[in-house]
Amino acid sequence: MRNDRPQPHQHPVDAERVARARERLPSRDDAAAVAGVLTLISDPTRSRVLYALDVAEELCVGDLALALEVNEDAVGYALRVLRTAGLVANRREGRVVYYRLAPDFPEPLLDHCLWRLVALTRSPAADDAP
Amino acid sequence: MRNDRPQPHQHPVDAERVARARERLPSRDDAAAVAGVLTLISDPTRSRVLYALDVAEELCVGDLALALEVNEDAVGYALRVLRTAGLVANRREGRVVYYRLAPDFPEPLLDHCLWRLVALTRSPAADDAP
DNA sequence: TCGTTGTCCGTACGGGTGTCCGGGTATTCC
DNA sequence: GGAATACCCGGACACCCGTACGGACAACGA
Repeated sequence: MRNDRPQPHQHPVDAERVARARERLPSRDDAAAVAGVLTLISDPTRSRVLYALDVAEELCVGDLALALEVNEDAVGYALRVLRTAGLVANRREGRVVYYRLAPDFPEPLLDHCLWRLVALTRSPAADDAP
Repeated sequence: MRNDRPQPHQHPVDAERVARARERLPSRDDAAAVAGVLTLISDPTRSRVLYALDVAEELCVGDLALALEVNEDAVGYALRVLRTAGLVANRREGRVVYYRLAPDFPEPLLDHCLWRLVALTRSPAADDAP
């Protein structure tokens, strides 16, 4: 951190509002944790993997790539990230590896942040929807 | 797209599940739109700006930096991004610029994706709050 | 009028992220 | 056993994103 620049705005313009915000504001750590979770699903491939697993219950990597119509490498990378974060679980049967949502997957994340948002971005915000 | 590699997995292992996933899956464009919105709030500074504006109703840039205890540049950049996306609105009074959530701000985004998530990540099953 | 304050803008830089590509491993069929 | 399949891994590359910094502008107070 540099101190060359003087601390700006020494006197709050509205001290009361600042105090209220400060007191009810999530800490930087909490915000970082939330941001981390959101970053995980802020990717078309990863979110669609979660959508697909939510719909199909269980899929292997190849079928997942087929369903999403994307490269298998992309699916592999997305699954690695999601698996590292503990959001998906895998089961091996012979030479095929099946993936599903983790048993303790936070459902609010899927319901509120994905399914609801896809409906939200489609219609009300005056988006050009065919 | 390259075709050097042979198309893997020509025959689905479980055609029915693939078909079901394919049919109920958001399109790549929809997923990209959702990812875009989520990316906007997948940043500690930006999300805390939204939290603060939700709590305090209206704040100027300097007070915002004071409340979040971050550099003023960071707040400025966050506000620029949020403003470009149309998530916040500003009002100029003299030389002070006040920011607030945009009139048509999608409340589900804030309620479901931010406030609820911060409670979720803090303690898996505890709600202490608003 | 002149200096100061609050905010915006453009640019350059460091770091993180996704994709491409090679090779590697385990399992099944002949 | 040997070949083929389905998947995993790790490095290399380009790209985007957030930050820092300097300058610019408008608005107040003297």
